[in-house]
Amino acid sequence: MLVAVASQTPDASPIATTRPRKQANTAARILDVAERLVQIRGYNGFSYGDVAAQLRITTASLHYHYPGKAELGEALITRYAARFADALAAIDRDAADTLAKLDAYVAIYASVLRGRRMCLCGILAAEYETLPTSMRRVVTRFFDDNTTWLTTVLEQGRRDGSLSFDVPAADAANMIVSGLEGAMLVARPRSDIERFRSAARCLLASLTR
Amino acid sequence: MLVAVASQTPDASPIATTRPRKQANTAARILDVAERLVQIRGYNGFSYGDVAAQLRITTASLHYHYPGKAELGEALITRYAARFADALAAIDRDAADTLAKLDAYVAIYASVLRGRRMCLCGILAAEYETLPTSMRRVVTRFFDDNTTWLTTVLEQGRRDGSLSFDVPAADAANMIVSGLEGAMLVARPRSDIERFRSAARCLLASLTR
DNA sequence: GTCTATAGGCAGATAGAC
DNA sequence: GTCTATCTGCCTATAGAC
Repeated sequence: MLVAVASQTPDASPIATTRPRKQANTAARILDVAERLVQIRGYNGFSYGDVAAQLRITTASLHYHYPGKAELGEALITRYAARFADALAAIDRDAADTLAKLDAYVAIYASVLRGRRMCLCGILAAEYETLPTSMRRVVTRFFDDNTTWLTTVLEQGRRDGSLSFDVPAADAANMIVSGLEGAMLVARPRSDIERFRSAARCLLASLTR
Repeated sequence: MLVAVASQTPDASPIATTRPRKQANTAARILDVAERLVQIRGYNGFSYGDVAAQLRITTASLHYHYPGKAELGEALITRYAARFADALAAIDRDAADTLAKLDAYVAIYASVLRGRRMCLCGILAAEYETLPTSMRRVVTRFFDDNTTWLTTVLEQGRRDGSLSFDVPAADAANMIVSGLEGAMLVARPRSDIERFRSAARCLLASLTR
């Protein structure tokens, strides 16, 4: 990793190389800070100034990397969705069976909530009417992708007998995604992770009757 | 009602009384407009200017009725919660049985969503970290009151045999409240009421196995 | 109760030097 | 890439006339 960083600036002056570079990719660090801010305060609740202050740079620098708040927001969701997709692929790869997959899926949400954050797309869904159109598309897409993945998992579970429910798998998947988002929404103001876990347990239990 | 309004201005000039008063209670009309704005755009997504423009008054007038945005927000939730409590009391009074109560409860959420609105406290929960402390208390209270009411309903249903579930009633109630809030959150960006209804059906079905 | 006028601050954004 | 400096606009809020 350090090698990769150094190779990005092969012609750096000796002086500059006496100490490690400030940080590799500023654009990525901006996303890190902004992502956290949005997940906690919402898109309308954070500013370029907030991000700049935490990174100890100016807002003008921010505009160099992301021309406007809309572009920053778009980059935020895109990266988040990609990471989420990676996590789902990892579950498909690693989980032993359907029930393990569902537990791992819930664990993703729980880990977000443990950081006192809301799901990025969940909080953006709440602010949907105020979002730039470029951001809207990616938000709805996120829920669709999640529902699609879950639908496949649920169908698999029903086939192999580990799950049992009498609605279309897509409907059950939609209930799970909605239910988990809502459980985060309600539990977070109280920082009550147990309340989230309890709701998640109930939701999954309704599939294993 | 008209009598009450007239009695508020007993010494009005004859001229002023030649035509009906513009509107009864400006304070209430402000809440009507602000409530809709918050439910659609969120607390950080609306301004005094928005409310004033819709009412064709100035922001200075707004400050006469509500000294600050925090006070306006507080009044908003308080009235909303009171109306919600009234609705629950009406259900207790009118619904024939437990299942009818649950259907009526879901119908409240559906009616909000039909107006392309989010639950007021749901959207405020998303923005929780940015809310004035005076507003925070009332938001969490709202979810507690709903869960408490639902817990009673569910216990009743289990006693009379119309419901069947094997977790504490309070846990099931929490799942229902969370699930409905989440279903609104996810369905609203798509204006997909059917998606909400589907999720609600699944949630209730898990109690009548 | 509603207005005009305005303060004071912070937002997102841009130009141009280094 | 990051800075200083600045613009423009909107925001919440207040003073004081009517």
